[in-house]
Amino acid sequence: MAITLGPRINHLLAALPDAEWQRWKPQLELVDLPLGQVLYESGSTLKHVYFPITAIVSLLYVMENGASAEIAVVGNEGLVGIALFMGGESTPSRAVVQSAGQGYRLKAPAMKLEFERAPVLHLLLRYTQALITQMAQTAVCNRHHSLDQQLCRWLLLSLDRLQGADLVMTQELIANMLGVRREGVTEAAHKLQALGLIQYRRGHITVLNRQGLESRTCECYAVVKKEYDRLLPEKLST
Amino acid sequence: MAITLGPRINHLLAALPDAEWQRWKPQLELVDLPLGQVLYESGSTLKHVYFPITAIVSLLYVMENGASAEIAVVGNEGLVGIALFMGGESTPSRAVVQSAGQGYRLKAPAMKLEFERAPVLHLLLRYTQALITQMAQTAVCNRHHSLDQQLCRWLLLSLDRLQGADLVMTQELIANMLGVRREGVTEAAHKLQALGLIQYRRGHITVLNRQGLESRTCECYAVVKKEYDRLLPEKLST
DNA sequence: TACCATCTGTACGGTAGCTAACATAGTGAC
DNA sequence: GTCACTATGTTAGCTACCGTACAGATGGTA
Repeated sequence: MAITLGPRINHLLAALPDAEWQRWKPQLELVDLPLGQVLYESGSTLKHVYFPITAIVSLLYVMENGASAEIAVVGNEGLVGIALFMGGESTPSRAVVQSAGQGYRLKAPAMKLEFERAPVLHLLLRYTQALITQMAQTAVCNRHHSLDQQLCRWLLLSLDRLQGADLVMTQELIANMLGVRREGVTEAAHKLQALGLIQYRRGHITVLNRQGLESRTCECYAVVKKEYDRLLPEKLST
Repeated sequence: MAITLGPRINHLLAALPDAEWQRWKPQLELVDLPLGQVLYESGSTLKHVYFPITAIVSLLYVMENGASAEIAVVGNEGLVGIALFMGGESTPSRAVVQSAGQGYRLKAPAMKLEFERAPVLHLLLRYTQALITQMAQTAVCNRHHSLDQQLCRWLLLSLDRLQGADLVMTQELIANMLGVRREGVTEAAHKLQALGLIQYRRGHITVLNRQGLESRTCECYAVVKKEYDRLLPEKLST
């Protein structure tokens, strides 16, 4: 019951009723998730579900020509691999570790079995709905908002899934996530730094003024955040 | 068992095991869905789930400034109102009838009850996964593809959910869905007409050459279509 | 049959982000 | 300390789409 990994335990796991948790515990494997690791590939059958603890994982679509776009981001509030219990076994997207850390994983058959047993079910579906909101909002944001705004949104989403205010992240990688040119990110980041909202150096970004980012981003960030809070409140009842 | 509405019955309903169908039947209400009708509003608690038969429904996000963007489109292959069984009760998006027609609807409490009883569950979740794919691909498409390509994709998605090749649809409405200016749609449609792929007149669009549209659109259309076919094949086993 | 609301066509300047090409500056390995 | 590599900075021209404004066409209704 007492989880020996500090405060950053995965929220979904933390919300399991005690009986469930006891059953899951021996099946959960704690793994390191280094930057860039691919947890599943587009179209491949999922072998595990991942419950990030300190890691952040991006769901990414990679186009035929190699260009990419992030569809959603998952931290310790969620899980990677909904296709396993949604029934599809695979998705046309890829899951990549965006920020190194640790996570638990559970083998696919075990996950399916647990899902059949039901009590967890509602929680997982509510999480899935939150994830859907994030995807929908990504679509809207891609259509209507400026790179500046999107960078703020992206930083805030990442920040929410980290302990500190320091991201280990190159501008090139951010560009891949946002689906824009690296130069565009350089320029946008430059502006934010000039405003004193962030500070960066080769491969690191530190958020200095969270409020500032929030006031500079589009409504999309708040919509998603609010929906996560609504669907997955701190006090979770399964 | 024999459904008295021609061949365009809703696929999800059609896939119900006979026992389920017998139980659902008396609770299903056949309703007309006129163009522009709002099935649910952003944030409002859903009163019904809709199973389109001949109608097409768009899931739309409307921004604070009134601009909008379509997130996904639902025809007789699916259902409107997944939030009901996903557990959220509402979503930050709006559902609007994009093409008039008919559909069945089921009261929210009845839907929830049926979902609890389980056998249908897997089918609905698989459908939800297909819908998720559509949303994700919309995000990608909004980022990377030209208005021309997106118009082709949109026409094809609509065509797949209609019996004929004739859409009753103004360019203004299409612009709202795609989240672009009406003038942009005029121009793109003009090009397609010049190429002999479509023909339009005030409020109507007829697709003349489906193949042509397919070869002109981006990969997004095929990705979504393939995923729907994979997750919800004609021969459905619940 | 004439009218008027609505839908479609066109044009023009503005701009965000793209392609492409190259310069500079950290950083780790040797 | 040097080198090679990777990350960031900067520039210039280009294009798709936007904002705005208005003209012409269509079709339902009176």
